[in-house]
Amino acid sequence: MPEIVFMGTPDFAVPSLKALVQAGNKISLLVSQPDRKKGRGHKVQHTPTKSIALENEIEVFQPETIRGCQQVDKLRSMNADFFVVIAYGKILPPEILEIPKKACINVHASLLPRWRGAAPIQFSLLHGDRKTGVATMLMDEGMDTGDILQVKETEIDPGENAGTLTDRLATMAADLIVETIDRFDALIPQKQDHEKATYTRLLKKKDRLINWDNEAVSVFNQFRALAPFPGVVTHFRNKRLLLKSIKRVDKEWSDSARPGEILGLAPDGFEVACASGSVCIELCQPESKKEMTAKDFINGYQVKPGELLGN
RNA sequence: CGCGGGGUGGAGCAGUUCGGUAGCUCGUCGGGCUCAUAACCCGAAGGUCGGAGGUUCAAAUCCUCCUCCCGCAA
Repeated sequence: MPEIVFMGTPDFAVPSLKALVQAGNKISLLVSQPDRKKGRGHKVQHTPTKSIALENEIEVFQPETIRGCQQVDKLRSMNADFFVVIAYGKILPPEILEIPKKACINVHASLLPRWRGAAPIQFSLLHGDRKTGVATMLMDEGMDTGDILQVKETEIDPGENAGTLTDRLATMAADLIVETIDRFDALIPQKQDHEKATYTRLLKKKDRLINWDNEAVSVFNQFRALAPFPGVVTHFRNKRLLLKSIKRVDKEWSDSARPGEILGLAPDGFEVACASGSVCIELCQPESKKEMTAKDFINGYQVKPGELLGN
């Protein structure tokens, strides 16, 4: 059985780590980002992959930086056949890519060369893609530019959000990486069409803020791309309002409405005007409060049609 | 010891600055009206104001401590 060094940090990497263990591969080392202070009160939490490694008695390595003589020596000393990299969170320098005896394999959650970079799942939803997938590739020095080993496609459901899609792709990734390792010697790497490449960027805080001047479909896609975490946000009466569930509305609204204006109450929520079309807010969460239904929000805050969301 | 905001009938909120009869929009129950409605009208039940102390003639409100919840930041 091949010996593998697994490099990955968040939940997305967990199914793959588990699957490789279950398939009988020897994971000789887990490399993940260091544990960080998280959440209210700043408690230190294990990274998701670290927890799995501890359960399986796999050695864990969490250097602040991967670039350093000690780190490289450590990785070299493992004498591994493969490095498997899934959402590790750091760029690997060439001297590390050369270490494994067979290959350095990366798993990426998009149909390359589309959506190279850090947030492929979010960007595919943000742009309303109908299909996506996972790919395994040989790593080179570029960002997700390596030769493709295997690809698995899937349709994106119109109502699907980042949470459900991430879970689904993480499971697909797990199946794929096991297969890629298993059949590695028979696989023929395919070059990517670099002309067709598109790139993602890291999402920033302001990407959570809804711009009601966008079209309804854009607002909806933004919601899908950021749900359930970190979620989209707007403002109501100068206070933060998280929007936890948004539905598309096909109906046209009167042309006198301004973007962000609350148009009226539907049986299951309240409609908000966008640049064109509108969306229906079903669940929201005002500052300091728990998530609530549109009905409770309207009743409690005495919301009247004509009020504006946003600043 | 990261920063901040909340806990008020079954739900969601106001009232707290400046102590003095428990309020609003709903829901529930009963009655009425309508071809009909998230419709409308009339009536009713339901709260030791998160907990414990303290100040006061009097505390949801002011002062301590405790507890549960939420957002931000990382």
